[in-house]
Amino acid sequence: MLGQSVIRSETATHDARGRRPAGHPLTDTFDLLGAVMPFGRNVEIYGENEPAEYLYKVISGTVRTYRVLADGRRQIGAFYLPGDVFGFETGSEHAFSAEAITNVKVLLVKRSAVTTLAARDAGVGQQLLDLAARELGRAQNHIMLLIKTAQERVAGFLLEMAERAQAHNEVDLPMSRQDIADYLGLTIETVSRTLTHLENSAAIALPTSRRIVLRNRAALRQLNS
Amino acid sequence: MLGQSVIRSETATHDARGRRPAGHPLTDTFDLLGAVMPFGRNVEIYGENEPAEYLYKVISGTVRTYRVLADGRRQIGAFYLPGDVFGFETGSEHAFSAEAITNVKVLLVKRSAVTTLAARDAGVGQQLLDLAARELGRAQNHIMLLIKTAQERVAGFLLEMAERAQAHNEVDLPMSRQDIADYLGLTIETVSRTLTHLENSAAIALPTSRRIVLRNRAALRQLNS
DNA sequence: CGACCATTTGATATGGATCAAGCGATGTGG
DNA sequence: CCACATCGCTTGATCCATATCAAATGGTCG
Repeated sequence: MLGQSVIRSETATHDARGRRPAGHPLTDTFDLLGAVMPFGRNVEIYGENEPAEYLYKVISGTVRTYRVLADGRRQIGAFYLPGDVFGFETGSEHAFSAEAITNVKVLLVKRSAVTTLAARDAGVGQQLLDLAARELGRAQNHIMLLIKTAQERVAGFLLEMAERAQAHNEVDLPMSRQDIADYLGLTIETVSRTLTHLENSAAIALPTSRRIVLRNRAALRQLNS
Repeated sequence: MLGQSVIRSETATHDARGRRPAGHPLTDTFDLLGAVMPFGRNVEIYGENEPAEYLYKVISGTVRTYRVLADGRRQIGAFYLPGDVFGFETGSEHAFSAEAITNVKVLLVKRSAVTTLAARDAGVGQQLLDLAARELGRAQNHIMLLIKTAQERVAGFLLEMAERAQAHNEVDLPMSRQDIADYLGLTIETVSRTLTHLENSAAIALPTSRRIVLRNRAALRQLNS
């Protein structure tokens, strides 16, 4: 029994509208056949075991996917930032649940539409394959994170988030310490302590608890092993 | 610094021949355009960072894929049994190395041939996508394993292996305790102790160290959480 | 201002790592 | 065919990183 949080059941209903946003390389096809939908903070976008009817592309905000074990331990599978596509799952049902971390807008695309397109247009098939490959790479890196020490995990997480942010040296984390802990397979206490330790060793600065400045990338990368 | 083994460098060269074996659902297409090649025990099939030129299908024997961290910790990504396809990687280079655990025969298929085919035949594209999805699902389950306790990890591993064996209640493990440990993110000592503990609690029997009989699936499944 | 929630910090407990033998099976050379 | 070396596995003793339990602090919103 490790340090995952125990989940409070808290589902919410959806609510649709419309809007059109910016684009992202490989997945522009999707933009053509979807509708934008907003979700409020902590609202469920889809649940584990629900039929995987759509693919989702983040327009704004941040999404987390997660799985909950029988005893309530939660593992976050990934964080999705604007431009990222999520909801690509193994079978016909979602293996993970998805929730809005902040208020988000996501573009929904019917999976069946994409599949149909892919049967005709090999380019679309390639896009799907690229998406799958990207998810696989992500999961594999996640596995590598999970075998490391707490310091290495946190350092790795910070580097990953910084890489994905526009300002590569400063990150505004949209997620709570609990989310980070559940992503890294640690407790919030360990995450918190590790962050303060990194701050004390001048590897990072913490202007606020959610804002993190990378002061010494080399040190972090070394910790990352 | 957790319990992974430190890797001894030991590469070997290849060596080709030919043969045709049994089939496996979704990937029969591959059988048409490959050549069978044997690899001896502990021989490298490909290395991390090498160009991913082929897809591989196990004909006989067992293969492990793994990544080694800077300090030598090894993480095994997966075990591949007869019928399984491996070598599907994220980019153009292998993210993992692959080695024969036992003597193996693998069917090699040029990646470029498959890709070309996929561009014309959507069915092949679908097969590739299925393959990717299967790998992704595997990696996601692996992540879930890695956040559990030692008992849960070992129980989960045994159930997984039993599921893949023909006799679902008895497994003849082709891999060493070290391999299992590196797959589960534990030390050999912990794996060994956990197995003896499972034996003492009558969940399994260990006729020999490599042969495992599942005596109480329910107990194992419960441990698996 | 007060209540609530997220985060940090402190004290203690513990599961699994590490260090160290011992044991059994397998294979090799005499 | 046996003695010995080697290798893989198990078992024991101790240590340590991280979990757990508990409380204090700080920031946000009504």
